[in-house]
This record gives sequence, C-alpha cells and structure tokens, in this order.
Amino acid sequence: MEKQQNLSKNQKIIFDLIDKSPEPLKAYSILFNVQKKGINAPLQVYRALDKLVEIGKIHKIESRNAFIACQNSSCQISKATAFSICESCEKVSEISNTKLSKYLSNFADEAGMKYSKYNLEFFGLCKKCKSK
Amino acid sequence: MEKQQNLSKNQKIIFDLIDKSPEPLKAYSILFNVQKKGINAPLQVYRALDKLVEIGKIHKIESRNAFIACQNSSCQISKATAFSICESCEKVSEISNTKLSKYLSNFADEAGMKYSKYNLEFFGLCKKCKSK
DNA sequence: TTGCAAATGTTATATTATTACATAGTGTTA
DNA sequence: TAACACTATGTAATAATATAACATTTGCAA
Repeated sequence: MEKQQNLSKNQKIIFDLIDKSPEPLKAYSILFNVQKKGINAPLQVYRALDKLVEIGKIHKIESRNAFIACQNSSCQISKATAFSICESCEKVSEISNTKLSKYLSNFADEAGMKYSKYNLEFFGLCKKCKSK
Repeated sequence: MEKQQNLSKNQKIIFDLIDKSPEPLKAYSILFNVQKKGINAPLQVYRALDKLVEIGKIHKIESRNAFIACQNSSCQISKATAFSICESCEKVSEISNTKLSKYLSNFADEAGMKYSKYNLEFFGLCKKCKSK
C-alpha cells in the first residue's frame, strides 16, 4: 500500500525531512533545510507540501501552520485526522483511535448533513509538561 | 451572561462587524472595513481579535484564517469548538451538538491523557451546493 | 490620587503563501 | 516513435497573514 516510490525528487526530499523530524516543521524551516539539496524557492516547498498532503503522506497542523508525517498506516488519504498538541512544549502526536474516527466519520448534524472530511485538534499538556 | 459591555472601543467595533457578517471575515478584510472608524493598523485588529477569541466572543476558523462570531450562547469561552465548512461556497456554521461536545470533552487517548481544549472542523458540501 | 493592568497608537518587519510564466520530465497511446 | 496530456520543476515577484518593539493613554480599584 506504500506509495513512496511514486514521489518525485522534490517531494521525496521534503517528505524524508518531515518524516525524520520529531516535531512538526514549518514551510520556511523546511526551505532552509533543503537549500543544500537544490530547492531554493518557497514555491517548490509549497508545491511538494500540497501534493504530500493530498496523497496523505503528511498532514498540516492548521493551528500551527506546520507539517508532520502521517503516523497512521491505514490513513491512505488524509480525510479524517486528529491530533494532540501540547500547549507547553508544542509536541504534536497523531491520534489513531478507531472509536473516535468512526464516531466522527459517521457524525451527521441536525440537518442530517454528513461530511467527507474532518480535522480535529486537541490541546492540553503532555505528560512531561504536566509533571513539571 | 452577556459580556458585551466590557468590550473596549476597538473590540466592540470589530466584534460588531464580525457579528453582522454572514461569513467568516479575514483580518485584513476587517482592517479595510474599520479604517473609516479610525482603526488604521493590522496590530490594532489582531489585538482585538486575540482578545475576542480569548473571551469566546468569536472563533478562529483555523483552516481559513478567518473569524466568526460565536453562535453558541452557552459557549462562554472557546474551549470546545466545532464547525462545518462547505468546500464549495465556503459557508461556515458553528455546530452545537451536546452529544458531540460531551464525547469530545471526555475523550481520553490511549495514555489516558485528557485535553483542556479542542477544535474540530468538518468539511463537505452544504445543502445548496450539493443540489447543484 | 496614585498605581497597575489593559488597551491604544504607530512604525517597521517577520512569516506564511500564491501568481504568473517558462521549461522539463513521465507516461500513454496512436 | 511521435504526439499528446499531465505532472513536476525553476525562477522572480508579490500578496496575505501576523508579530516585535516602543511610546502613550485609559479604566478602574486600592
């Protein structure tokens, strides 16, 4: 089910960087880090990011304008994402909880409208920060 | 329970504008609209927005960098927000569904971590756009 | 009526993201 | 293989979003 071989040169460079990072990366920090590999312009980064998001290899943390690699092997395409974000150290983890994703994927509002996609961000203190 | 009287001059001008708007407003569109009222600089807008978000009078739609007035009278402070967003016409509505908010407020991840805050954005097509 | 916290005003600048246009690679199929 | 469509790349310029730093003013409680 892995599509990594399909990635183009720039997409691969940028995915690898994000995938290795322990924390979400911002576009211009990515740019800075890949300049030695010949990626010089913001647009090159944003184009790769757009594509990687589209195919579900990475997710955008909207509240932080930052990107992390998808941690969820069953998440072929990023239509249902949930994250936990520590407001102290900014650690971000992807939540893969079957009950939660089922609940949200099946959620219909008062008018019975169902949704094709959602993004959920939880905020709090991670274990480490809580015990400080 | 209304706190509107507490709003400062700039906060009130900006809240009124957002509250009257049928759609989420972006910071610089707000700036443009309040320049006749003597608010000249981005920072004046952002400061008011920050405060209004903090006290729960408005919410930020993170995926759109835009702001809407809180529709939920019981939402004194914006710690638990959910929105439906039409990907075609960009209509945004706040969802106030007791079951959903209870479910999410009580959600604890694998490690048992509970969260003090969340923001959920659903995407799909609104009724009008679906029938087109 | 002083003193503090919150809010305002102003300039400059940082950060995030897109437009526009030209070129090159990749895969399909006639 | 030639023609085509589609995707990706390269580059420059600029738009859109957001914050830093500093000076001043206002509201209100002790």
